[in-house]
Amino acid sequence: MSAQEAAGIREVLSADPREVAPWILGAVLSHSTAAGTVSVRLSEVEAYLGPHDSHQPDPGSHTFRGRTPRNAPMFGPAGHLYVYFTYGMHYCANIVCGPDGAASALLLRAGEVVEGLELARSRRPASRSDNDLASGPARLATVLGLTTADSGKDALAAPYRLVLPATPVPAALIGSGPRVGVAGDGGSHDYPWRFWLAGDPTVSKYKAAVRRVRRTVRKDP
DNA sequence: CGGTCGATACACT
DNA sequence: GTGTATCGACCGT
Repeated sequence: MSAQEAAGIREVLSADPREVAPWILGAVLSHSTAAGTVSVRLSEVEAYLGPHDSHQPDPGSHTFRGRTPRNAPMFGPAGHLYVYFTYGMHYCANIVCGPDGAASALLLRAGEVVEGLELARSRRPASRSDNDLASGPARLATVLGLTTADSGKDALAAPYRLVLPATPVPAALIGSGPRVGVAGDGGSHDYPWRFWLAGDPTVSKYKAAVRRVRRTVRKDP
């Protein structure tokens, strides 16, 4: 895309993530590697707000307690990637939103693979169907080949590409509800900041956050 | 299709 | 030390 097009997209992304959502749903994110290109049409996202938002504090956000080396990309300009590693084995990708320094973002939760289907399948051999290839944040990151090595990179420049829909998705076609996997207040109905394309078969199945009972970890000699 | 449960390594306190 | 913005294997319906 041209520098002018990128500037226009970045302008759209530089708003509150809850306002950006209708533009990101239906958008296509691509990542090219030596193995090829995979593109995903985004069908589900979650908004996470920065620590200085005056509207409502967001204890569910990685930036709630301020800047750390890991979340530093979220404090940067809109349109960049924030990718983190979790549960000891999974990556999840965000698109940074808001003005520079706002530290808000949209977690990319699900989408439809629209390019590079074979490569996507090879990256997720466990997938039961093509609709499941990117039906979940870690699944989506996996099919796109995104890891923490991509965190902080500009999604509007090669080897990435982000194409927004010509017009925002009408509100009537967008579902919303509590965020998935967020424990405590951040997962409550006071934070209905998960957005999806109504009726889209690639949207992940909702699972409420569960408090996990820690099993005693010990190594017997 | 849906519920249960364990895996796994890192960030942050 | 503690908790995690999750997934898939397994098994039952």
